[in-house]
Amino acid sequence: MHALSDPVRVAIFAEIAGASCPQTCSNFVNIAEKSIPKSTLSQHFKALREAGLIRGERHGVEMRNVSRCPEIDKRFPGLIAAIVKAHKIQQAEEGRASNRRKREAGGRKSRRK
Amino acid sequence: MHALSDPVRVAIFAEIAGASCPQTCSNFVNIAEKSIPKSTLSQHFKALREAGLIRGERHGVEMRNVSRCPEIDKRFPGLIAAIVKAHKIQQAEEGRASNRRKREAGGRKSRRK
DNA sequence: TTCATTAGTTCTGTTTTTATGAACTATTAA
DNA sequence: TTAATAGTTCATAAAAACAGAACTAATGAA
Repeated sequence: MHALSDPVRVAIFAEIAGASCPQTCSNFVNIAEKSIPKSTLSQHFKALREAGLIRGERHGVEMRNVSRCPEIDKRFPGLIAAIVKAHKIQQAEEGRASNRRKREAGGRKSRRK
Repeated sequence: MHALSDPVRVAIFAEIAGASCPQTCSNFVNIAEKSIPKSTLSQHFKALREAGLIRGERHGVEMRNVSRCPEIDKRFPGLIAAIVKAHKIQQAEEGRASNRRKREAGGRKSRRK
């Protein structure tokens, strides 16, 4: 139903909307903790495109994706900013959580002295 | 994995976080286009509770749910505001879309004169 | 042209998540 | 006790996401 009903797509969209240059599909292979196969990414990009949230332009062998912010912001003023903001904050916390996990995983052996 | 990875839960959480008084499970039966069974809602509330996003307090026969905004905002400053804002904007549009659908559904027979 | 390479797509089966009816628990009130 | 209301748990069905394999598209050699 709606393209932003999946957290991976929200992450992708927030990234594209917040970026200053077009993003390719491959840029997102390592966006999560473990790498996402390109077939999976391609499906997400397709959903975002079909929802009219991003647009893809082929440049040679690669597909550059840009968000359709101007159009979207016209209809839902502030929505993109709100999504990007919420996502950035959550991302920051995920980073901290991830570091914590790494520290604790190490701690099983070395129990910080 | 994370409690806000589902749009229904985001809607519920945004509603609770934005409300000025505790919300019961039953308040959400008609939050979507078609009514959501209470077993489904109960599962979502459980997920939100286990994630520490809301807290339920029993008052007589009903369970009053409040968001844990103060704690959350301390860790993710601005996150709740961002979520609530994004959700409100999307909701407003869904309302417009819904009205449009209703108009057009009527239009199949009566083709506005 | 043909072959190789890179980027992405489509197909298809598997796994994960969500949705939901039915049976159950908890609280209150008659 | 019985009834009524609010919510939970359980089992399973339905829907969505994931991912490997085979495919298409553009480019650049040889």
